[in-house]
Amino acid sequence: MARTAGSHSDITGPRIREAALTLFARHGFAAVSMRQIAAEVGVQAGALYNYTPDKQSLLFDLMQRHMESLLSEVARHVSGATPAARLESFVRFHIGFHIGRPDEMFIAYMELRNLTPDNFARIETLRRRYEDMLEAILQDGVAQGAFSVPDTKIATLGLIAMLNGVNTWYRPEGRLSQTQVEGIYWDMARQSVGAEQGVV
Amino acid sequence: MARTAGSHSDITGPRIREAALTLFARHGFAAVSMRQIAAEVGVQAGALYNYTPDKQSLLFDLMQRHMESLLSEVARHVSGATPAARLESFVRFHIGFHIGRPDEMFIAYMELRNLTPDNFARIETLRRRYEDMLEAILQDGVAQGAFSVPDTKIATLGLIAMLNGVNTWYRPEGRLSQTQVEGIYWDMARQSVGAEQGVV
DNA sequence: GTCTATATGAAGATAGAC
DNA sequence: GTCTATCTTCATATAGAC
Repeated sequence: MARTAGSHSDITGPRIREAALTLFARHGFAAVSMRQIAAEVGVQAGALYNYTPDKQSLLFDLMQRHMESLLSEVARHVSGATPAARLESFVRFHIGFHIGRPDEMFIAYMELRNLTPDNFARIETLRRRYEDMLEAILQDGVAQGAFSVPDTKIATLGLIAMLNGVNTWYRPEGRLSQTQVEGIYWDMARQSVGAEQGVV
Repeated sequence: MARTAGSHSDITGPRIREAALTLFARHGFAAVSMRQIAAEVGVQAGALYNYTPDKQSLLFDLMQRHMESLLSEVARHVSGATPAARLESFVRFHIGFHIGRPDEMFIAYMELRNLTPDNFARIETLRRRYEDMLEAILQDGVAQGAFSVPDTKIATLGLIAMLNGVNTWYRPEGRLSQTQVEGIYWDMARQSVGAEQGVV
């Protein structure tokens, strides 16, 4: 069945999200206009409003999809018999996931202040769920005497901040492969929580 | 000698920087208008242009002052007979410096993409000088067998990212004093580079 | 040094034709 | 579903009076 000429609802929606993602990451939410997004997609600005009620919803949609994806993936990838094994799989997952989504990650951290209070609260809830997963691993390790961590809450935030830093410098064509990067960060993470080498 | 009424060049300049700093940190450079800054200072928008040629220069000025201040302070505060001692003083300095300047720090990291290419290059040069100071400490420690670091460049970036994370959660009225926070991060940093406890 | 007024352009969002 | 045209507001920056 032929579509009406100029009608592309099945692909325009994703293309709008892709264009907004790239532009928001590069220039910042506030600095990007709906006209720029439309130009990138190849439609007129007015057409965007068939897909999003406003610019704010476009940002929230991107961030929510990212966080939901992060939460569903982490549940599938993080496992292990010991706290150290679970921490290693968490570190490797976190780096791999974010290396593959630099724009999403950049937005998720940089554009929080451009969310309305309601939307901000919803994203924060999702982020908190993710952090709690890491803190639970650290708490297990401390309880079992496998980790030496002065404060599991701060260690959680410190570890995530350290791991997130990878996206400020990692480039696929650089001197290190993703696996090498994962290994280096796992070494640092393992040492930072005082876990013995080789007990994994 | 009485000044002309309405003439306040000696205080308006700093007040413009203060207002811009606060507003840029809270809402982002692109989302803040010159009118908002002027209103915060208590003048009309046109008056701002007696102090800055344009909005871009205002941002660059804030970032450059911050980085110059960071570099002059770190040289005065970081010292020690051993790499571990120097690393500890670096960690404590970095946290103390940034805890006291949350807005400056936020802007220095979040608004890099809103600098013109020329201004960006100048700020990056300053940032690089700071990172090199930390890397030199790590290299010394590795050379002396005091640290276990798989890659000093990545460890430098990882440590700074971890330390910067403190500004995402620290509040002066929170459960931990600044000295406690410094101690916790120093524990994590020390362990992450594989330095033995007590050799400082 | 600050004001008022303004030039000039672009922003988000909507209406109605096709 | 997309277009063109437009409403309304706001932006940066400048000119010239005081």
